[in-house]
Amino acid sequence: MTDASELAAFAALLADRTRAAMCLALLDGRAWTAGELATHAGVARSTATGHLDRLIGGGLLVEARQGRHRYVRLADPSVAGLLEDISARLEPVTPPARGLRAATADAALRRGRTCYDHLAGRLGVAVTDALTGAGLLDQAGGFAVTGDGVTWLIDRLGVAPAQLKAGRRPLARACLDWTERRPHLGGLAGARVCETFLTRGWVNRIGSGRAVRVTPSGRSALRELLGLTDLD
Amino acid sequence: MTDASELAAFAALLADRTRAAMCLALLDGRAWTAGELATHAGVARSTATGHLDRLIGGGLLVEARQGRHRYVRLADPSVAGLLEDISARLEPVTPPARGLRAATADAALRRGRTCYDHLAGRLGVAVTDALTGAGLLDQAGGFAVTGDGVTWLIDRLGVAPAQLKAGRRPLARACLDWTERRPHLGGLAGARVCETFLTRGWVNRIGSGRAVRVTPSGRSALRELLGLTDLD
DNA sequence: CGAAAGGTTCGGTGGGGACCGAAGTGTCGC
DNA sequence: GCGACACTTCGGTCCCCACCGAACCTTTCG
Repeated sequence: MTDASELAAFAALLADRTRAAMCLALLDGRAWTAGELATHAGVARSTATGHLDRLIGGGLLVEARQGRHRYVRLADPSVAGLLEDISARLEPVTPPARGLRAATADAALRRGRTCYDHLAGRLGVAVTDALTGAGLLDQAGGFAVTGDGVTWLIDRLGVAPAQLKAGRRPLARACLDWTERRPHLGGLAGARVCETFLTRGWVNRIGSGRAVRVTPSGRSALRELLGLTDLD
Repeated sequence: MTDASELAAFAALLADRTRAAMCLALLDGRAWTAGELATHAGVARSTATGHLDRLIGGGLLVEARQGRHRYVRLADPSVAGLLEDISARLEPVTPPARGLRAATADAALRRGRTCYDHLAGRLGVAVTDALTGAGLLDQAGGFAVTGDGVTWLIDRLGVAPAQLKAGRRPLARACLDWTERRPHLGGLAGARVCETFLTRGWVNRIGSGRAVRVTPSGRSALRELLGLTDLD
């Protein structure tokens, strides 16, 4: 039985503005250095050290030391899933009015981004809808990849069958999209799709953030594979 | 975009032993009075008042005042889902050695219990497996109720079709079982199944906790409906 | 080798919040 | 109407922890 102290201790990891900002930043699925996270969160490096110790001790993050750098990333996809689930609860109201710079950055993120290791934003939702429309994904009762969907992933997308072996992670998972307010495809299948799109150069990252952009070759590939035409 | 302060503020609601204990107690899906929760958590009533104010203000709980009582319960099923998701992360190791009393209480909980509003424990997992074996539930890629499953719920179990209209809540949802370490059926369908079992007297609650027991009539009903024989 | 850069350790400061008991408000039962 | 009861408000105490800067260690680069 879960005991209250454990739950409280776990929640306390996120119950601090600085640590929360770090975790949200790491939702991009990549490894950040301690210094980067300190700057991002707006605290001194010494402060960041302590926070990272706690987050790693609590099992939310893992670290990799390389030379004078300390790289940290989310411990595993389930952590990302949990953060997404919690964040999804927090977006009932839209925050208003910000500067132009924030607005354009937001526009790019709204158009397409990674959500930990899968696609999100209009792009992610569009792909999800196309998969559903083609009978490759079933949204009727929870998210599920259909038999045709598995075939499509292997034959058309070139995913190795071994890469679809679900361990603890579900093959398909509905991930509520912050900006679109509708679910997009997460889970193992979502990760494989995103990975394939990136390695084939169909989408690439804009700068160093989470935003992504569909390339010209991606545009034709998506049209051919999924009948997606009006991206943007 | 979720901002770090919001996430931290939300997490802070659970980042206290007393508030966490209250939320976990409320996972039984019923309404508790402020005094009961104070006793349960081991704090003064005045302290409990403050905590309940915060939890209600944060949207985790809702209250209903009746005369001199203040009843509170979880705000909605998604809160329960979130708590379950987080709790599931916290159970990697089994705590050892406790007294006999705790052990027997645990045994009852392991055998069968409610998990917010659906069935859990060996009973919950057994029902889930039986549904899957009968082709009523599809676990291949995420949880999904099959067409046959919907028919079964309506025709065999007598669930009103309107009761299966999914709003935001998914029809089927995999909920990781603490004791069995395997998923059982949650979501709307899980809730309807549990509700039906309780109202028909197929299972009833043991005392005032979350533990449930299969009745003799439930035993024959489950054998007939799902071919379940060895419950326990 | 020396300087620069990333990270850590350590002491000191300050604020938030968890707690209690006592007194106060509203409701129920006799 | 008078106690008993459930809950709330208030004042006061105390501890935890987030933060910083300065000194220090370690790696990298010229």
